[in-house]
This record gives sequence, C-alpha cells and structure tokens, in this order.
Amino acid sequence: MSSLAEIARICGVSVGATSKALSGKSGVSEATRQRILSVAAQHNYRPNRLVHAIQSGRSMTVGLTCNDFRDDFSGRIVEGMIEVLYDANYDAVVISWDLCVHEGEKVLRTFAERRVDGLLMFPPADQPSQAYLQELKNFRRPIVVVDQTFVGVEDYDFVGSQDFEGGELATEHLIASGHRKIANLYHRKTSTGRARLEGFRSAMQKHGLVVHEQWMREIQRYGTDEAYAHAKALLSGENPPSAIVAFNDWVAMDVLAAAHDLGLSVPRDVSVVGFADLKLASVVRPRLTTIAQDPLSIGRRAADRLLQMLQAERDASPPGKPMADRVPVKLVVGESSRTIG
Amino acid sequence: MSSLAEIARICGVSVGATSKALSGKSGVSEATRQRILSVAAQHNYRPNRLVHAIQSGRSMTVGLTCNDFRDDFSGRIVEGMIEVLYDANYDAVVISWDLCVHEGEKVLRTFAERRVDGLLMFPPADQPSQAYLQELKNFRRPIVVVDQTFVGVEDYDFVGSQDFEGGELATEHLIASGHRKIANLYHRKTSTGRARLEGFRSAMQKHGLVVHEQWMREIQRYGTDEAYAHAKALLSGENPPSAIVAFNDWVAMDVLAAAHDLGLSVPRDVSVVGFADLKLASVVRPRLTTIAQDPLSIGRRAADRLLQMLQAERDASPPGKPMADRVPVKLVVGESSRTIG
DNA sequence: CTGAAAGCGCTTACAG
DNA sequence: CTGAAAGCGCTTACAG
Repeated sequence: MSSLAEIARICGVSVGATSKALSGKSGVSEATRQRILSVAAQHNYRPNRLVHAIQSGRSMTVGLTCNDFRDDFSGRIVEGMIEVLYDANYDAVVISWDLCVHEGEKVLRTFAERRVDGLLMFPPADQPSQAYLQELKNFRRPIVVVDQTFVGVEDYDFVGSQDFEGGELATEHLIASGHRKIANLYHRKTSTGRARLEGFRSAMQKHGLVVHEQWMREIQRYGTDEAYAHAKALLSGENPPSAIVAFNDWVAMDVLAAAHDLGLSVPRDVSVVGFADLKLASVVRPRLTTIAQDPLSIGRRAADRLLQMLQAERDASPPGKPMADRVPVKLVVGESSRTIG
Repeated sequence: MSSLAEIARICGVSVGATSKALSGKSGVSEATRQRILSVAAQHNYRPNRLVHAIQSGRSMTVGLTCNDFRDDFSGRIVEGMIEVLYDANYDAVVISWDLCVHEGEKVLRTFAERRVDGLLMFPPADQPSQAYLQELKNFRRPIVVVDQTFVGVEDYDFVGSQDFEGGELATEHLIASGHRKIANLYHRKTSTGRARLEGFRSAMQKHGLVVHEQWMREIQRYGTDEAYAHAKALLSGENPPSAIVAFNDWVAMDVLAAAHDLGLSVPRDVSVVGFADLKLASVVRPRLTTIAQDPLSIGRRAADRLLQMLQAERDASPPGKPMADRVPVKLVVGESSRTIG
C-alpha cells in the first residue's frame, strides 16, 4: 500500500503539501493539487485511518458484542445499528462473539486496546463474572446495552422492547378470546423473560383470573428440549390448559410440535401465543399469533443513543442519567390462537 | 485512557524502559519492572494497538462483509470464523453490511483505509457493480469468498458447500423412495442454486428419469411469496408431482405452507426435501427432510484459509492458485418425505 | 540497567 | 505557495 511519503516523493513535493492536497485543505496551488491527486489515484493511494484514529483520539469504531445470531431477530438489530453508524461515518464495527470465546473480559480488554469509541452490548448468555463486570467498569467509554439487561449493568443505558406490555398483550388477547385456563412457559434467566412473566401475571390479576401454578412451567435450560417436554406434559395432563403463553416464538414452535406429536390440533385443541415475530412465525402453519418486536428500531435507537453519548462527550456536556428505552411491541394475530366458547 | 508516557512520568523512568517492562522484554531491572507493572495496573493502562498496527503494518484485523443474517446459517458460519480468528489473535473483526448500505465499493475502500489484513466475503445479494469489482482488484490483500460465488470473483479462494452433490443427494433420496414425478423449485441467481439444480438434473438423468419442464419452477425473486405461489400452482395443477425438491429450507417451508393451505398433507400427498438443515428444520412438523450443510466448518475453514494466506505472505512464499473448498453435506431424513408405491 | 533518538504514517501549526 | 518540524503513542535499535 503506497504511503503519503511515496506519493510526495513521486510528485516532488513535501508530505505536508501532499496531505493538504489530498484532504482538500487550502494552501496548495491548484496545479500541484491536481498533479498530486492524479498520482495518488494512479497509485491507488488510501489514507491510513489508523493514524487518524491515533491523532484524533477517536477511532470512529464501535465495539459490538453479540452472544449469538440464532435467528433474524439479532440480525435485524445489528442491521439497524450498522445503518445508523454508517451514516455517522462509523462505518466499521469491531465485533466479537463473547459467548463463542468464553472470555468476556478478555474481549473487553481487546476493545479497550483497539480504542473503540463506545460499546453496543448484547448481554452474554450467562450471568457475567465479577472480572467481566470489573473490566466493564474500567472501560470508561459510552455503553449501550441491547435487548436484555443483566445483574450488574443497571447503570448503563439500555434499549430493548416493551416486554412487560407484550406479556400483558399476549395474555389479554387470550382472555379476550374467552380463555381462562392459561398456561405459561416462561424463562426467568433473562430480563425479557421475567418482564413478560410479570406482564402475564398482571393481566391475569387485572381480569380476576387465578394463575394456576401447575400450568406455570419454567424453562431452565433454554435451547434444549425442555420446553417441548413441558408443553407435552401440560397438554397430556389431567387438566390441560386451553391456551399457552410462550416465552418466545421458538418456544411457541415447541408447543406446536408437542401438540402435533400428541395428535392435537392448534388452535382447535389449544391456543398458542409467541413473542418476537420472527420470519418463521408467518411461514409456519398455523401462522403464529405473536407479539411483534421491532428489532430494526431497537438497533437504530441503540446506535443513535450511543452516538448521542459520544457527541455529548465531545461537547463536554455533563453525562445524563442512564435511560431505558423500550420500543413498543404489538399483537399480531395469526392462526395459532382462537376464540372459544 | 492513560498513555505510556504518563505511566513513565509517574514512575520516573523513560518511556522506552516502560515499554520494555510492560511488554515483558529484557533490559529492565526486576525492581523497576514491578514498579511499572503495578503503576500501570493501578492506572488501568491499556496499550494502544492501533500504534502497533501502524508500526508492524499488520492490523490483526480482518474485514467481513455479510449480506444478511437472516437465519442461523450465516450466524454459524461467522461463529466458526470468529473462533478461528480469535485463536490466532485476530480477535477483532471489522464488519460491514454491504447490502444494508448499498455502497459496496465504499465499504471496500473503508476496509483498505482501516488496513484490514484480509477479507472474508459473503457475496452481496445482487451481482456487484463494475466499480465494486474494480475496488476488489485494487484491494490486493488475501480474500476468501464464502458460501456463494458470483461473476467476477472466480479468481479468489472460495469455501462453501457441496451444493451439486447435495442436489443429487436430495433427488436420489426421492428416487430411491419410489418417486418419479419430481418437481424442483430452483434458484438460478445464486451459484448455490445453480449447482443444486445441476445436481438434480444429474441424478434424474443417471436414473433415466425425464425432467418435466412444467414441474421446473424458477424462483426469480427470492424472499417474496413467489415460491409459495409456485408450490401452490404445482400442487393444485392437473398433474401434480409426488415430490418437490426445494432450493433450501425456507422454500421447503413455503411448500409445507402451500400444501397445508390446499388441505393437503405432507408427506402423504407430497414429499418435500429442503437444503441447509436450519434450526427450524427439526422444530417444524413434519420435520424437514433436508440436506444438512455444515456452516461451522465452512466458517472455520474459510478463516483457516485466510490465515494461511496471511502466513504465506509473511513467509514471502509464492501465492498458490486460488482453490475452492467445498464442505461435505449429508442427507437428514425427516418426516416431510416418504416412500411411495 | 537506563535514556535519548529514530521511525511507523499521517496532520497541523509555524516559518520562509 | 511550499517545506521543515513537532507530535499522536508506541517500539526498537543504539548509546551511555
């Protein structure tokens, strides 16, 4: 890769002049500028942005930690982020897969050493270690936590979904459809799961319905066949529920599978509501009734927020209080739920 | 962020000595080293790797262009890449979403300016522009193309799947199950789609079966409801096929949906084979019969290959010919296909 | 063992 | 208009 010095040498001028010419600054004659520009183009010159990063103290780079791209949900979030960052000339993002490498704090250290200007953080799958949280404290750059929170990051800005409201919405849809015997396959290990569960309880209480504990099934190990087993147990039990609120669309898929494998039909024998509105929700039959999240907006808002914080730093304005931004959700009625008697 | 100079000043030694102490080089007394180490730890010192990148001419960074993370397939590929890169101390990856920004060549320019050491490239969704291909030529750093190829990148190393063999495998499974009337929902806009189609034709010919053109349906606009419409037309036509080979699992899902919406049952009325073995393949009912790809291996091998090329560069060994590495696929028999009369 | 100096590739005041 | 010099944060020969 040719350097400024080479271009300067070829043109027979100083590096200073070459620098000015290429960056469009004044102080060079038009003739020299043209000569320099043409030589630079010929030699395919590309300025080294790492130098600029060192000089300005701004790497124009944002760290991004993801736990997993298991479906289109996280993908759409990242898409929204990149879009906004790109427009702000943060076109490059240093990404790292902390779940994959199981070395969260080492990853954070790497970010610090790469001098990323800020961090967009999908929480790790498990509760992070003390070392991780400590490293996070030491990071001292703007951080926006995305999608989920976890113990130890309450002091950071957050962008996610209205999980509580979504939990309510799902439940109220079923109640409004005449359901009383409503089960819940919930997940307490994530903040999203807890909020949705709260929403469920709130809606039940609001309508004077009793939450039957035998229909409340906790998914302890998400991603295993546990949800499927719970669903099967619920549906083949003595007193089966007429509807099931699922932690998310994948769990709802497990319910569909369990019903199918038991020879039951959805929504005739049981209604199901998911959460997320993944691509598969509208592709599967019956189409899922689900609480649609807006991952693109989540990603955009998270990136916007980070850029705001970076701007505030530059303006030396006092840091505002960390705020939680929860993007609205909405009910999408599919074919997996129905009105009953 | 505290600098080497600050640490040096605090310790009352030169920056040179401080540098040696922190990087574990010899030439400092043990006492001074300990003092420097402790001060650095206290002040949470992190070396600026951008400087190292400039000095060494190696940014220890790899560019990654993705078109989309629509499902777990690309996600798993990236997971495999990151894993291998991380182990080689390429722990950070500059990522860019060229589809999202619609400015492919600008993205490549950014990569050049950031001095990425190499490029892992998921091809863009559409055939790239001349400008893009030109910028790619100018890039002059190792490149590995992943998953798909496209016109203009034949000169690069490639890692993908045995798509041709997969197409054969899918078709032969159906033939072996007694099917003769086999339709194909194919996609010619991607290299993977073309190879799978070739595999289909090869298998049909090998078994002396005629390819009925009325059962050959091209998906022109992938991601729309076109595949669904094709499937519906095929299944409700005069002379419906007894089996359908789908371009991939998503298209197979569209076939399931079309069959369902027509009141048909899979596999009783029609058999379906997908391609990819996405997470959803085993979650949906009927479980998909599909050709399983190995995205984790694709990612790992692509990264391995890139690292090899970077190593070869350092060794100044002559560049080998670009090679295509196709990871084996295998048939996964689910419930969406059955043996007939 | 320790420090001063050159250099990586650039930009930006400051002289001529 | 043009060049020489300082500086960003570091490493690495080279002197003392």
